[in-house]
Amino acid sequence: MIDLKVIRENPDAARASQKVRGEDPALIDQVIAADDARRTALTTFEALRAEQNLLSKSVGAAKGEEKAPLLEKAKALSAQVKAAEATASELAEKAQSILLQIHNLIDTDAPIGGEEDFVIIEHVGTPRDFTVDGFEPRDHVEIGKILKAIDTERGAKVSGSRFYYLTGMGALLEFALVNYAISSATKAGFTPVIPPVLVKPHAMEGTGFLGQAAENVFHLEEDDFYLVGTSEVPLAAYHMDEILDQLPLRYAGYSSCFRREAGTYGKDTRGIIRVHQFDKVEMFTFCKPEDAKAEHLRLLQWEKDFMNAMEIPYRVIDVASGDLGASAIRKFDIEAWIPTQNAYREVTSTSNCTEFQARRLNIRYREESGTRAVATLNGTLVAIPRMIVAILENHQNDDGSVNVPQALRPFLGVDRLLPQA
RNA sequence: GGUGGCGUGUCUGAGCGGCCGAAAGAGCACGCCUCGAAAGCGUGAGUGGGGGAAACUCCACCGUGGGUUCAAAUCCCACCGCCACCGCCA
Repeated sequence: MIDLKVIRENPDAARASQKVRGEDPALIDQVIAADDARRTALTTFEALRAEQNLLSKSVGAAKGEEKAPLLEKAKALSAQVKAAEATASELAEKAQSILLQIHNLIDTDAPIGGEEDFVIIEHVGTPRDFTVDGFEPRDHVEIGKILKAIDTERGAKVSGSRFYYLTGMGALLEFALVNYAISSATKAGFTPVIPPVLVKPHAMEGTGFLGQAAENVFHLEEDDFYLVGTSEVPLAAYHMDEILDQLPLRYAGYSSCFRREAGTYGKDTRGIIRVHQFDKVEMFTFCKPEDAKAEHLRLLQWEKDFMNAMEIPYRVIDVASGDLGASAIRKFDIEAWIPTQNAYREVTSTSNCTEFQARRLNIRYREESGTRAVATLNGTLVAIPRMIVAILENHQNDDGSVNVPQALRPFLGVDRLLPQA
């Protein structure tokens, strides 16, 4: 959630931010009005409570026949206090619920517009020209079959559409990618983490995933657990209700991720680009708000380093305002070149959430003036299926074999993935 | 899943229904002492919120949420978590 003070001080900016996100700017005025009402009610209640406290003390001190009339008064007051308290907390809840609907204040540097209005920051590498190589590239599903690395048919048989098995070299490829990612993250100073993937509602809410993104999370009704769509959730909630005294803190979480992919019927139905379950190594930073911008660029750089190591052509885009998550003020995506789609497709994403998540999760640090909410940022180091797609398609040979990127060889133990009989 | 015990401030740990935002130790910060340090002595530190230009003042917070009461850390209920033992189990 954003700071009400910020809204009160600069309602115009808040309204403008809502507008470019495609969200309702009227919420700003509603929350200000609700907060005014809340304050008035709170003042009334607190005055009554102060009076009650005094009276109550005098009851305790009174003796004999002095007591009865005082008790009488106190009883009457008690009812009033209760009513005032109920009103105050009702209004506080109302203001809070509006506040929770308001998205983070967008970075004024972010491009304005919808999904199509991103700005390309740079291209790295050149898409391979298969006409020069003299063969038609196969898509990852075919290569996956040839290598006996990906089995989408049995995935569908057992679990339904958008499920798959990684087998043989496919499975080993995941381990190699994860090991490479974790070891480079560790070298960069990240603490590796394997978090829980079932979380309670509060953790989900705190990270901002139960609002607009709610339709995309799996929920276990009976136990009221949510399956996380990214380890960002348990990593952010890791320090919930804590005051941190050492910043920045950087974590690299490795976990399975679960996504309902509601509303994507017919989109990416082939292969493993869009699936319900996959594994991912995610970077997560807690830092001071004033360092967030620089940290965001650092996360992007680590993502680029990884892509470079995989020797895959890609471009970096600055995602437009209307396409940002509720928590993010700015987001950079890396899109890898996918030859058979003749297109760049998203493989990583890094968001600057400033204090938005930390305020909900109550994560602070100490300053001379008191405590302050920290900033949180996240970035994908590697999302396994999409990285596998990119590797298989970009590094394939005419015979169906696939060259393994140099950086991965020590982790995989082979230079080339060979067709399996 | 069953039984028993426990959840208090940075930590340990007291706490009779009103005098408890909370004893006492440790730790922390500052000062004195010292050539410096330790010890010793003194002083000061919780979090969130309302009002106020400010000094300041008021409210809330003793796992969480309800309840009883004029008044709850203290009584009652539910939930959550931790510990121990038993059962089951990868």
